[in-house]
Amino acid sequence: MLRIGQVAKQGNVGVETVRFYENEGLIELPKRNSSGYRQYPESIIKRIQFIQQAKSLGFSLKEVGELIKLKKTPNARCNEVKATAVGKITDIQKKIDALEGMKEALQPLVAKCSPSEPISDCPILNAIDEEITVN
Amino acid sequence: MLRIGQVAKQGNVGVETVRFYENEGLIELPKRNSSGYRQYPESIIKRIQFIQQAKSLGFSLKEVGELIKLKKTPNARCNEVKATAVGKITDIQKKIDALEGMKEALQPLVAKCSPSEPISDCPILNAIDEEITVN
DNA sequence: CTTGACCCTGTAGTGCACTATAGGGCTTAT
DNA sequence: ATAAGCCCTATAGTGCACTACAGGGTCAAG
Repeated sequence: MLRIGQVAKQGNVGVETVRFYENEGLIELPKRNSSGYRQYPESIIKRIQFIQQAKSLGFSLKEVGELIKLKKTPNARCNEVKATAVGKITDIQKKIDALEGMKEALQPLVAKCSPSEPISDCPILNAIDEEITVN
Repeated sequence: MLRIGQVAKQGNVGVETVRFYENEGLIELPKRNSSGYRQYPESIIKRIQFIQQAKSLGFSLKEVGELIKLKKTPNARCNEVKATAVGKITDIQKKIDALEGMKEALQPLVAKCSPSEPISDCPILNAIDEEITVN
């Protein structure tokens, strides 16, 4: 049995985060010892890692919760998880496209900057806005 | 002279947002009429658009504030703006790389899902975590 | 037997960029 | 003159994922 500090260390999160996940329903209520300390089975580490992993794949904690719920539904079908994942991929692609657009807007501007051009001729500021009078 | 409602409409933001930007120092304190209403010059629209544009390029409001401050510094050099923009491009690239990583991790998993596989065999959940016992 | 490291609860604060609400005043048309 | 639709201030709430704090209890080592 692990105490919360060990869980936190092994899961690479803070103790507060473990309690936070408990509050959010992402981990089961642990047993308590006689003095009220949380007592975790080894498997909690895997759960923490599951959460971190899913987060790193772009799932929000809310979505992680839904994934866990699906996992616990005996007659749930793989398709439901797939739908969530496909939606995620679409979201991710949208974000990538938006960021690519930003990058492509900024890059030519940076290329045009000469070393010590006065701010009034800065191609970046001029491109963002041609008309604001410096006031 | 424009009232805040017109500014909001023309700038495609809410009135609250305009007041919020004022509080944050992103727009100058406007004149007031006899009854205390804000009175904006036409140029405020450009400023609002500047903020939205910079935001869409991935700048935070804090950074937008710095850009505006630079614009107002007569002997500022283009290089300072360039440094900010170059840093932004780096940030954007990092985000793109992270998202590409997520996408590439999810795509093969989705491809492996068969239509009505039971949840216990779901390749997505299995890949995220091989060992959590459904409890 | 006391020090320090750990644990507990409950609540509040963080940062971002708003958004909403309460409780009031102004303006314009009918 | 009254109702709709605008405006004002100040404060609080939103969502996300924590993080910190106050005020206490527990436990092992020296």
